[in-house]
Formats: sequence, structure tokens, C-alpha cells
Amino acid sequence: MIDPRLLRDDPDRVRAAQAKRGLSADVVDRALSADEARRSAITAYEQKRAEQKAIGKQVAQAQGEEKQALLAQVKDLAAAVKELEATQNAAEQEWDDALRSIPNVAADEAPAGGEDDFATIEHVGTPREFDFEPRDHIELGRMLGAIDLERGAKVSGSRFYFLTGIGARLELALVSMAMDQAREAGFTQVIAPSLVKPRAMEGTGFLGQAADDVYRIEGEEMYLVGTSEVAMAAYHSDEILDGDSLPLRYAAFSPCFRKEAGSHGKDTKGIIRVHWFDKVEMFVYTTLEESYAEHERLLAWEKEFLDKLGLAYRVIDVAAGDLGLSAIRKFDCEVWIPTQGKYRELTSTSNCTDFQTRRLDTRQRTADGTRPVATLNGTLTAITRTIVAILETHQNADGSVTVPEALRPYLGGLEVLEPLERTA
RNA sequence: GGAGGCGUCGCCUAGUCCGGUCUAUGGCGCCCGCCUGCUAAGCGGGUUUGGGGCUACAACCCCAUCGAGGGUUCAAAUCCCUCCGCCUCCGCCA
Repeated sequence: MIDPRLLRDDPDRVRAAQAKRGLSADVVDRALSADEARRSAITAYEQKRAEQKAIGKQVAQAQGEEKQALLAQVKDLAAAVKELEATQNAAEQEWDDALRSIPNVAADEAPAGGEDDFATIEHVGTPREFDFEPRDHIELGRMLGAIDLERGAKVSGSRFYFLTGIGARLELALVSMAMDQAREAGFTQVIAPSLVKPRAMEGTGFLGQAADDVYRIEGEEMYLVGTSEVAMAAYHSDEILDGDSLPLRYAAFSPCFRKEAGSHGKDTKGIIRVHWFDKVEMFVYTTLEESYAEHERLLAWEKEFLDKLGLAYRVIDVAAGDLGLSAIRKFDCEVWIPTQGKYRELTSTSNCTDFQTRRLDTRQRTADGTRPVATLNGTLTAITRTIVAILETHQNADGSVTVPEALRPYLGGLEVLEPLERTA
């Protein structure tokens, strides 16, 4: 959630931020009046409570008739305190609800508007020209025996797949390559749980409008994560971190699950948009001041990985309305998909500043107290889309695929993926 | 899944049976000061977190905080209920 002090001191800035995302500012006023109601309720309760405590002390010492008199007096007080406490709790709840529904204040640099209002920052590499008709990843995957969509649908339904043979090896290779890069950059490698409690989901901002896309476990208060960001943001919840320990950089592997509600008809074929995929995600805890530079670093690491795979892509500055609840700024790396003739999101990095840590209560110790830290996340590799990009970009006329040099060591030196003689 | 034990302000710990004198004890660590050629030791003081008031976002005052949430009571670390986590044993299992 946003800093309550910002809301109190500069509500117009929050109103402007709502407008920039294309949202109503009503919630700002609701939060402001809730804050006032809350504070007067707190004052009222605390006054009565202090009175009750004072008399309570006398009761403990008094004897006989005097004690009886005091008891009678304080009995009414107890009822009043109870009532005021309930009022306070309700006011507090109201305020919390309003505050939590306000998204993070977008960075000045983030373009205003919605999904289509992004700004292109740069193009890296050039989309490959083919002197033959390129095959899409579905056909290549079938020829290589790498992707089995039919059986995915049979076993789990639409938007599911099996990676088989070289497909399975590709995933393991990509994960290793990503993890090695991260480790060399100083990240701690993590295998994270993909099933989490509501707190983690809510804290990262995925239970608001985004809740439609989240799988909930029947009969349990548990959710399947859509990204290991969820587990990693909650990793240090309710902790006060030593200021010297920052930044804390984690590279987490986990499966990711998404209902893809509302995307009917989009990317219905292949493994571009699936209900489950595996991902290596960078997640960083740092100071607010350092978060902006760290965001650039995360982008640089994402680009390094794409560069090593020889992919052509562009980097976009995502518009305010498309940032999600938590981020103030987001860069997407969109890779050129030859058979679609367009750029598709492959990785994404967000600076969530102290929005998530206020919800999850992760602070740092400073010379004069504690303060919330900043969190950032960035994709190193989302396996399925990475495989799509590699197969389509590096394919040859005979259906074979040239392995990017950087990936070869992870495939036992394999230089070319060859089609199977016949498919099973 | 079953049985039992445990959860106290960084760590360890007293207190819980028998509710009020708990404004939570003591030790370790850490911080400040004194002392001291230096260090150590010694001595004195400080050291949970969140919120509210007032303000300079200081000092100060107040409220909450003994795993979490309810309840009983004038009053709860202490009594009752529910939940969570950890440990031991059994069962099951990768």
C-alpha cells in the first residue's frame, strides 16, 4: 500500500496518479475521511481506556466498601471501553480497505494511459529475414519431439503441454543457464514454494482486480502462485532487515500458474499462453533510494540473457494503467516472434518500491528507527516463451534448430537440434 | 492422520499452577559514558515494535504488543475456546 503520510500530506499527487492510470480518485477521498474517522476513534478509545486502567489500579488496592464503590463505577466504564474499541476497529478496517485499494503511485517517467500507450525505449538486434517459409513453434516442437500439445490437452486440458526429449532438456538447460548467470551476478539461488497462504497473495497485490487469474485450492486457504515473486516477497515478511544486508538478491525457480481468465481466443495454440509454466525470477530487496538504479540493473540482466540467446527484441516502458497494483514502473522485453510478425512479451521487470513491504511488513533498521524497504522483480527466463523464441528464431529450412552458442554447454555441446525421423 | 510437549521485548531466560504489587525478571549481545598507555576487565546508564496526541517527522505523554484471533472479568503473559508454528513419539509416505 502507499505511504499513508503521502496521502495525508499531498492527496492531490495521489489523485493525479489515479488519473494517470485512468482510475477514479474517489477512493482517495474515501481513504482521507476514513483516516480522520479512524484517528478520532483512536483518541476516544484511548482516553477511556486510560481512565479504566487508572481506576483498575485503585481497585487492586482498595478494600471492603471502598472497593465495591470503585467496582460499580468502573463497570460502566468497561462497557464504554468495549464499545469504543469496536468503533475503533471498524474505523481502522475501513481505512485499511481504502488504503489497500489504492495502487502504487506511478513514476513520473512512466507513460500515462493504458496497455497501448507504452513507450518504446530501444530495439536490440534485428528480426531475422528468412529465405524459406519459417515454421511456427508448434510444428517445430512436433518435428523435434520437444512439445506434445495433444497429450497435454488429453491429460490436463487446453493450454497444457508436455515437454519431451529435447524439449525437456531445453528447459533444464535454460534453467541452469539462468541460474548460473544469476549466481555469477551475486544472487542467492532459491527453489520457492508455488503454493502460498492468502497473506502472500494479498501482500503482493494479486488478490485485488487480478484475483480472477489466480487458482485457489478447493477447501483450503491456499493459492497457486502466478510467479515466484509472490513467495519471495513474503519470504522476509514480518522481518526487520539489517540495513547492511541490503541489497538482498534472489533468483527463484518455481512453476507459475495462471487461469488466463479473460484471454479466451488469444494465443489458443501452442505454448505462448499456458496455465502453467516454469520460471526463473530475480527478486531484490533494497533501499528506496537504490531501487531506481537496481531496476536498471535488473533490466540489464534480462537483456544479457536474451542477448546470449541471440534473440531480437525491443524494450518498452509500460504505461501507468498497465502496471498492476504494485509497480511504479515496469519494463517489458518483447521478443520478435517470426511467425507472428510481432514482438511478444518474454520478460518483465518492475520496481514496486515500498508498496509490497508495507503490506507484508518488511523493514530495514536505520540509525533512527525502521522503514519499509523496496522490492523489485524481473524475469530471467519464462521457459515456455523462451523456447518458442529460440525455436522460431534459430530454425533452419529442414526443420532443425541451431542452438545459440551460450546454451550449448548446457546441452552437452549440442550444436543443432535435429528433427526426429518419425514422430510417435 | 493420532498422542504428548512447547511458543515471553535480537538470543537465552524468570513469571503462568493460586488473575491486580508485571510499568514483564535476570544473563548474553549491542550502544553511550566513566575509568584506563592500548585492549580486556570493572563501574554507571540505555537497548521490542506499532499506533495516537503534541510537535521541529525532537523531547514528552498516552494506547496496544508475552505465537495469532476470540471469550470470561472491574482487571489477563497468567483462566477458557479456536487457529497457526516448532519439537518428540506413532502411523503413512517420496
